[in-house]
Amino acid sequence: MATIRDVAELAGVSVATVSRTLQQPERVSPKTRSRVLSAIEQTGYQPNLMAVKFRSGKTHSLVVLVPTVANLFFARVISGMQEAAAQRGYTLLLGNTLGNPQIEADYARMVQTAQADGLIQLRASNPFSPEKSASAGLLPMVNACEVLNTSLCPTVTLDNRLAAATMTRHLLDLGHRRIALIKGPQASPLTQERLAGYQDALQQAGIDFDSSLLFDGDFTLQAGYEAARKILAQPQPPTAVFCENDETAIGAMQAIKEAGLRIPQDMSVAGFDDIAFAAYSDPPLTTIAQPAEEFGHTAVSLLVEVLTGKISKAPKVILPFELIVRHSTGPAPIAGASYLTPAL
Amino acid sequence: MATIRDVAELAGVSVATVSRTLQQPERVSPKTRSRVLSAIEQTGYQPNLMAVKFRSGKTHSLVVLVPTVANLFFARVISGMQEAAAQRGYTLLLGNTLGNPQIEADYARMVQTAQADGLIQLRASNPFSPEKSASAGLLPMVNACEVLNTSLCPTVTLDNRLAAATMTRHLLDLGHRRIALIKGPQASPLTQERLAGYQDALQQAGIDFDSSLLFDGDFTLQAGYEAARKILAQPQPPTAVFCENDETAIGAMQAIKEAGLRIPQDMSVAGFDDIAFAAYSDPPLTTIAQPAEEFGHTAVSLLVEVLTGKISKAPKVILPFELIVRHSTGPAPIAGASYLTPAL
DNA sequence: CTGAAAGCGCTAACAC
DNA sequence: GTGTTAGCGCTTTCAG
Repeated sequence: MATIRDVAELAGVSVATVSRTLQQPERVSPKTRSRVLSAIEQTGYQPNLMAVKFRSGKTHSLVVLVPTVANLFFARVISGMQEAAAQRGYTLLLGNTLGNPQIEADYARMVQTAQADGLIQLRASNPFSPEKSASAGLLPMVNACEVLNTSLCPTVTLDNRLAAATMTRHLLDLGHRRIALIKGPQASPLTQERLAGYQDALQQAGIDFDSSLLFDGDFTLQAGYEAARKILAQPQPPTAVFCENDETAIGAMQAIKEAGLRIPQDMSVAGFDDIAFAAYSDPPLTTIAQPAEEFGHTAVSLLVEVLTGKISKAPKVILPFELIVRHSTGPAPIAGASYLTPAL
Repeated sequence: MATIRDVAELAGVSVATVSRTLQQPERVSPKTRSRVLSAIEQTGYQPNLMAVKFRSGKTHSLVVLVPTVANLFFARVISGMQEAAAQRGYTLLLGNTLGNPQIEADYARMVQTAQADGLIQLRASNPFSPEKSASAGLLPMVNACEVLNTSLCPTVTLDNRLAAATMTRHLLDLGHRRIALIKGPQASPLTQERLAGYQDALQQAGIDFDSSLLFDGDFTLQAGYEAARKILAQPQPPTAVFCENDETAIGAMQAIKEAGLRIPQDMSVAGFDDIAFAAYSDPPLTTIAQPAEEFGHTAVSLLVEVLTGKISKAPKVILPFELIVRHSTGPAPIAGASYLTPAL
């Protein structure tokens, strides 16, 4: 492997000139520049980036803490990040953390051990040690999607509470009065915010909140399926189910259809996220669309600004959402009508 | 940030001893060792891993070239890799290449610029330059899932041809005689191998291959949907559709149901991969299960063996598959029976 | 078992 | 515009 010294010798210049030709070409005369360039060509020189990073103290790498890559919403967010990072000359290091604080802390250490310049956290949790967090100024981090209420770093999120209220109102407008909610993981702020939005809409419509209509989930297909079975086993089942994400909704739909109920005639189902499968479920799912790629873009762009010292306050960016009405939600069945009314 | 020198001073030893305490503790007396350890504790010393990697020439990083992270099958493969890599002390750098050879080459350069020790390619393409590939010995790479027929590096795959033949035979056994095939991307060997398996089974059953039953796709939901619409518009539609992946199948099912056909009574549909959604489609999808996480494990483990010089020949590992029969496939409708036969 | 010393390949003052 | 030089923080001989 050729080093910078080989190039310098071949070109008959100093190593500094070679370095400059690569880093700040304008500070080298065109003549020497071309001589150096051709020497690089001839030797097949590739700078040892580990040395560059070590010496310059800049890795141009960002670590991304994602609870699980096997989630279509996160996959879209990551695609957005990769695009934005590549544009700015940064490389992404993906950490599949399973939401485990220990694993997160390990990855956060990469920032402190000079393996990465900064970090993007997709979960509401600060992976840095208390000491590090106590240090002055912004943390080299951006918190996106599921955010912490902190001034330690910029955040990118959407108004989950308002979005959930919007969906709940959509259901209320359709005449539903008993609306079940299948929640996400207990510990997630997303779960709580969406629950709050659901309650907001209920309250505004003058409907008493009934906690027996709340069901636990964890954002997986299976959890949706199981929760829906519990819902159907209720003495007085609701006429609509709002699921805190699309996977849950698709799982729930399967249980509902297995029970012989029609969607939306007998039971409306709504999701959240608008993953690709939402448009291809049967029936296509009414959901809340999130600008996933935009989350990624914004997070990377904010992080780079923090790292380059362009911002010193922690902005809180709120991205827009959109209610997507497809065919899984419809008017509430007439009270007292049997679930077994024939389709035609 | 404390350096190794700070620790050495505080502990009253040389930097070499500190380094040894960390790298080969057994070569340091228990007394000094504990003194060094407590000095590390006190100073909050974290080795600068960039320096370590630079100096040692080993990055303990592996780059993974994945056509798209927004694919559930790849997501599972990556999870498996991450697990195996973490176990061996390696970090994964994910490259979303969109199947673009230019982007792949850029990532491959990371290996040559000492940013990563090796590379895992999930697409049948050699991202290294011809010169690099021509160098003696194995390339620091493993090719998994969609593989190249090469002796330049180990490969991990499954017998796609046999798997496709198995699925086709399943359909033939159900009495289907006209079976459409919705293919993957034209350029992918996977597409060709699965097509070959389909043809094998047909031939073995003594059925003439009919190229008008072949439809183009690209492994997406939408492509499946569109191909299915074309299939239904045929003068004499088939009674079964074999899709080269599950997304395609789920997209196709939507088009088929929209057209008023019942699955599987009027039309059987089969997929490939067994993604999580396959069990939650309506009806649940018959498919070929691949051991996705196992692909990841095996790829990492082989790559580490190559990097550590444990192997010098390129093994070709073939992982097993399994036919999962759910409810999207059933007996072929009686010839001549109308598609519009009522369900009951 | 421990210390001294020589770099790894590169960047960045600082001179000229 | 270019060269000289001093390290970045660490590992690793080589002595002792």
